[in-house]
Amino acid sequence: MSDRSRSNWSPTVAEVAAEAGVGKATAARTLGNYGSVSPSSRARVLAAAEKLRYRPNGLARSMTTGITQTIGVILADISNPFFAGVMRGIADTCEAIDYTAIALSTDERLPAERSAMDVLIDKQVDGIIIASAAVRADDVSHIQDALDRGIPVVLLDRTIRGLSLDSVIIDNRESARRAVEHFIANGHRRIAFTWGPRSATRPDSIKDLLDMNELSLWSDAERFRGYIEALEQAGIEPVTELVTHGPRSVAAQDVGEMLRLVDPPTAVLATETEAMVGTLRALRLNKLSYPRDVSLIGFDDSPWADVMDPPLSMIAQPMAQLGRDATERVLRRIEGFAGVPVVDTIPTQFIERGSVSDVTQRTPRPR
Amino acid sequence: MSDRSRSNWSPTVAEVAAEAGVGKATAARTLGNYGSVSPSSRARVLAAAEKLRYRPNGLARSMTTGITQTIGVILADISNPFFAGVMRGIADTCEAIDYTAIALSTDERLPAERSAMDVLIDKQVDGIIIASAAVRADDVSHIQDALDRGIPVVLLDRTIRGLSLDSVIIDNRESARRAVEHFIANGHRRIAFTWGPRSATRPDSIKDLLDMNELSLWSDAERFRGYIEALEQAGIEPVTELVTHGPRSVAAQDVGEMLRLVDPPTAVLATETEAMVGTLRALRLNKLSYPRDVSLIGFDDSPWADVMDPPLSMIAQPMAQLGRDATERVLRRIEGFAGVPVVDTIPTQFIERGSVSDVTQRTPRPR
DNA sequence: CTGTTAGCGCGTTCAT
DNA sequence: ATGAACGCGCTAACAG
Repeated sequence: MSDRSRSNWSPTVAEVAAEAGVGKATAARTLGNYGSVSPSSRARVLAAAEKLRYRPNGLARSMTTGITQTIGVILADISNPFFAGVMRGIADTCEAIDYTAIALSTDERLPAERSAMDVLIDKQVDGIIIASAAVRADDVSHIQDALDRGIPVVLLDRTIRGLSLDSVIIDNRESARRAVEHFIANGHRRIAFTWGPRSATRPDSIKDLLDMNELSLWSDAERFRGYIEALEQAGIEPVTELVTHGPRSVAAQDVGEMLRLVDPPTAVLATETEAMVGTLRALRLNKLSYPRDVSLIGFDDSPWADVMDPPLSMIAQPMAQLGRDATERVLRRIEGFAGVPVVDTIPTQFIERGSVSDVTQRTPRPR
Repeated sequence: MSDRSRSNWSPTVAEVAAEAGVGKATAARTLGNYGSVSPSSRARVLAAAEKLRYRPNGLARSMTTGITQTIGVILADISNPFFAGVMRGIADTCEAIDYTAIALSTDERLPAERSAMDVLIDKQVDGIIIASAAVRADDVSHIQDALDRGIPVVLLDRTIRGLSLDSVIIDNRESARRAVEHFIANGHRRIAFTWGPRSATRPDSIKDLLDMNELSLWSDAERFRGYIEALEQAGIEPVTELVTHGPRSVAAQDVGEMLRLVDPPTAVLATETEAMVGTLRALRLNKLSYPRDVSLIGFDDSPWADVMDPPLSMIAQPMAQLGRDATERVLRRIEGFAGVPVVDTIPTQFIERGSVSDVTQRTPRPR
């Protein structure tokens, strides 16, 4: 009677109880490690469980407790080094307390984000961490949905205006500003920004770009603001020709165009790994080299940045820590913490290497 | 009666039924999209569900159906670009058929692998994809465990001797062999391998290394075999001094030592991104450059390999496809396919760029 | 300390 | 076509 027709089968508490010669509840108590049982029956249950290779059915347990020990994570792309790093931090923190994380990629598409949310709700996750592509308050009905069901949500890497939730983010604006200030301190005044806010047509003015910027992902928008602020503070007027506005797929070409300007940039701030790679490709295609012709700073440090020749100066984001902090925040909420939402801004680290040259007393490169 | 004390609450089928004025079963039928219901009641149920923002409880559903629509993935490290890429392929394939994937990292530690397996069993996943660190047949009791419970398992990136299961792997041996042959065709005979099999003490002979190699991860071991085979086929005797044997953390130093040998290598095959980065670092520290002093080929193409100066020749692994294939294999098993296990070997692509120089008519570099 | 009982939300008979 | 009743495996509440 202890095996069934199907080959896939696991013993249940009832069967362990029978094998041990005790009641179902006693077996459940020892197996679930709650209540109290006599040492003798406890031992017998354990032995029976061992013999039958008993494993609890998590679904059934969650069914009655209402707890799945699972948190859901919604992000743009798990294969992106940044999110992969964050995910590792989340998974490690979860594992330490017997939680599990489920990651879902959206490619920054709102509909995908919506259905990812549905999946997580259906799976009854205890909490959700989300790097949302939403920029406007009316894009967040799916987040509100989870909240309405009592599922805590924390925002990762990006905040959303008008949505007051725990958020764990990077100090994007300040990081970009510092990078630009570093360029300026080294005598640069023609400083390019990639990737800039996306605009279908060539923007007429910086104001146009600033308007477009309102529609960018929060993190991207902040970096652009930091760039503009640093420029203005130094009395340098931002110009549209030094900010890419095309889709990312052609951004490398956009950079190429800049490089062929009559008055080309002497420095480029790349806001992502891919932007940096694109910029390097543009340099190569135009037979230019760094930091001689153009100085470079990029976001997201990578192991290879240090072995480039010369090594790249980068803004390192503590990805794993971002994940850890977000997990701790959501866990606190799951435990019932009801304090006001806090925004956790994690500082980046500017790693100065060899991709910025001092042009204070150098003449512009001849054309 | 339709709300409870707790704020977290979702309506159930019963409540939707009540709201629609029909029986529980009728509501369940329309919501679950099975059986047959009259168009009129169907409409009313749908309206009620919409109004109440009904969402099915996946746990309860899985409880009765025995299907979770979830597959578990056990891998070394989700933040490793290779596994992150594979994971993306898995997640995408899953999403297309309304499945969800759960990824667990083990850092190649067998105990972590064991407990990851327990988590997946407890969560009642329908199938498991695993890149196991197991090398010996008695390390796989946890895999056997899942199998015994009727959960299909497919091996990813590595096969395990003595375990006959569907496997989706890369043609490691052939890939390494081709790289070495490429070096040889370009006149190289002093060809180094990193990372080689780990050995606590300096190995006395290639035979020692070959013995150690039996304890390496399957993928690593295969690459080493390919290296040895290519050498022997060309009549070049493999030597221990050109194979790293230390732990990965000091492998860059090991490469440095090689470079300072009286008769240093003129080429290096790096079996991982990290190995390539380590080798590049060693070159820099020894004031050497590629491909002038040393030629280079590495496993795992990355975007940055193409913007290095000169660009790196790499062996590209189709990571996403690896994930997709593995998912399809496990899905087939979940559906009940019971054919004999197949090993799916996916070819790599050798991308020739500029990191290998022709030394057929060149004298060795002076020291 | 222990056993019995009642749900959790859903899918599924079985009658009607 | 529809509703009532049962059970999945477990925890929780209740008696003893």
